[in-house]
Amino acid sequence: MKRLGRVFYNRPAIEVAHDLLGKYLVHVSGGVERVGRIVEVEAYLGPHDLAAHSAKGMTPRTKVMFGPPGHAYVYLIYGIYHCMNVVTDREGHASAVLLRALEPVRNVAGPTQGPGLLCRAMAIDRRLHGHDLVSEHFYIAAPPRAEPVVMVKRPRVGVDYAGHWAKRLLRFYIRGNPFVSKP
DNA sequence: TGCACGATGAAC
DNA sequence: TTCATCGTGCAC
Repeated sequence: MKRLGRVFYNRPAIEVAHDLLGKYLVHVSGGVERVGRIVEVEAYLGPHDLAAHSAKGMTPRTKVMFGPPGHAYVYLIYGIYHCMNVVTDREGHASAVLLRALEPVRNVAGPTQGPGLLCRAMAIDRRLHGHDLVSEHFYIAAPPRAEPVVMVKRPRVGVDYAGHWAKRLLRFYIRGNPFVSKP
């Protein structure tokens, strides 16, 4: 498996989101290598995108989004679940792609349909916030055999507060995949 | 220092 | 539709 390099992430969030479908998320911890195939994502375009956390400006939490591409933006939601994003585009653009669902490949226990469940199953938490994905132990890789995917575009989930931005088709998933969170 | 709320998920 | 549960951001 070939780990994705910086150039993969150094592009507009929508492009990266499209290309992440079918890629493998890898997390090695406690001597266990967990691998899941990315089947659902959402793009957050930057401070002008009112659904993006970076729309509130740079804060201690969102600082990573304003940094260089290829880093993990992990945060706690509702005090219970974690959500994982990949920072995209050039430094300062503050855009990212939220990973919403995985298809288990190796050592993935429990449901993975949804951003919170995905992180639980992959043992991802705040300790990985800011982690460089172009490194060992926690990264994204091209699968051994890339299978053709048909992409579906839908509005993002849970961002009704974002006005017209809530209507944009920035949620992408693999058509027909049974691990998508809300087909 | 206090407080309202969230890129969720599960129960009722 | 309600609730669990807590860090974050902003008001005071």
